[in-house]
Amino acid sequence: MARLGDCIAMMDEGIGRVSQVIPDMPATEARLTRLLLMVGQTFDEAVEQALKPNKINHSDFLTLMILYSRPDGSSTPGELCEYTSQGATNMTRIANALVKRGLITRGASEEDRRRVVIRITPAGRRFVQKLLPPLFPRVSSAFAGFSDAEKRSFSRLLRKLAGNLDRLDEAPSP
Amino acid sequence: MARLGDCIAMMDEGIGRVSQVIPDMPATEARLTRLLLMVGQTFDEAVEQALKPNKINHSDFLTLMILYSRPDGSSTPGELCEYTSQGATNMTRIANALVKRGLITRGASEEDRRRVVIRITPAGRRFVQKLLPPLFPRVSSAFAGFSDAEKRSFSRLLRKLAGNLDRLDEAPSP
DNA sequence: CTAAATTTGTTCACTGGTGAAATATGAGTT
DNA sequence: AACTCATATTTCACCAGTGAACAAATTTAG
Repeated sequence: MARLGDCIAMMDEGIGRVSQVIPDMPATEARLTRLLLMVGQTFDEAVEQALKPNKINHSDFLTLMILYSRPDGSSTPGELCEYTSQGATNMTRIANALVKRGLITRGASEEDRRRVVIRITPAGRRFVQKLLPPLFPRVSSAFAGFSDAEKRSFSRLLRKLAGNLDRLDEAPSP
Repeated sequence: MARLGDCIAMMDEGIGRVSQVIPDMPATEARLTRLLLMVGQTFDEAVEQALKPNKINHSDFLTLMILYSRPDGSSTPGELCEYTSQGATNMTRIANALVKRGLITRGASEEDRRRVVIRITPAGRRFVQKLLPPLFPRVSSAFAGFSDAEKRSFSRLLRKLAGNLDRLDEAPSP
């Protein structure tokens, strides 16, 4: 596969040419958008790749991690959908898969019997604890050469961007 | 769906709790990684959403845009795979779809008859020119409130990150 | 100059993810 | 109590993307 740097160089030239034909294009913002999408996708692929030896995919892993990070180790499909940005349909599949592997349990809620309570099992916790440490070196080295100030700056800019996106999704037709 | 800000808040707390149980986790870098993945995915969904009225998806659109941005308006499946980060299999499907809509043509190469030459049609160019302008306001407002310095900084940090990722993919076993 | 190796693209079978309808529980209204 | 209406989850049918096997054309090595 082509190196990311080459893809970026190609994108830079491409946007340059397009913005000559269509001058009112916001070229700087378009470049930033494409950059973010490309780097984000590459990160995504790297995560998927790193998880592959453990035979788990990104969305299943994320779901399990949310449960692991909860004080009580439990949640509901609906809540997990919100925080994983997955549709309810897919959460059913994810839960099926994780139950099958014995990493979570699924049971009916007492208070509201429409609800399903999902809970991480001891085996699920052990799985997470075994899986995480080998990922640390890659996570660290992705940000190799970043000063503390650069990390803070990157974090701030991403959060600012997130704020903008939230506002865009609210505004359209009130 | 939950607002991105809420997901981020939840992620911050979650990583905080996990890093107490697993102290040698690179928490700062893990947060940055999750942030980038979340913001990147939200951008992706926004693009997909914005393209939906035109009945075209992100990868088909990106493929068409690369052709549009080329001086000669042509390329080959292999090259398009590299720059779109798509597998060859999926590029076959994309090309089929775009040919069906009359936006590109697909023909055998003269020099090397293994190769297939893909070329954007006048209809394809018109389609792009009609499709792009309505996207501009959204692209601009995603970066609303970003100073020029912040945009430059964001661009620089993303490119630096891209460089790191390229180096990681090369290094493993030399 | 031919035989093996490489490159290019396609087909097939499968995994992952989504929208629309179905199901089931709960809550509010008369 | 019966009648909506809303909420939570699952089922079904479909779209998007991937790895493995394949076919065709070209390059390389003997």
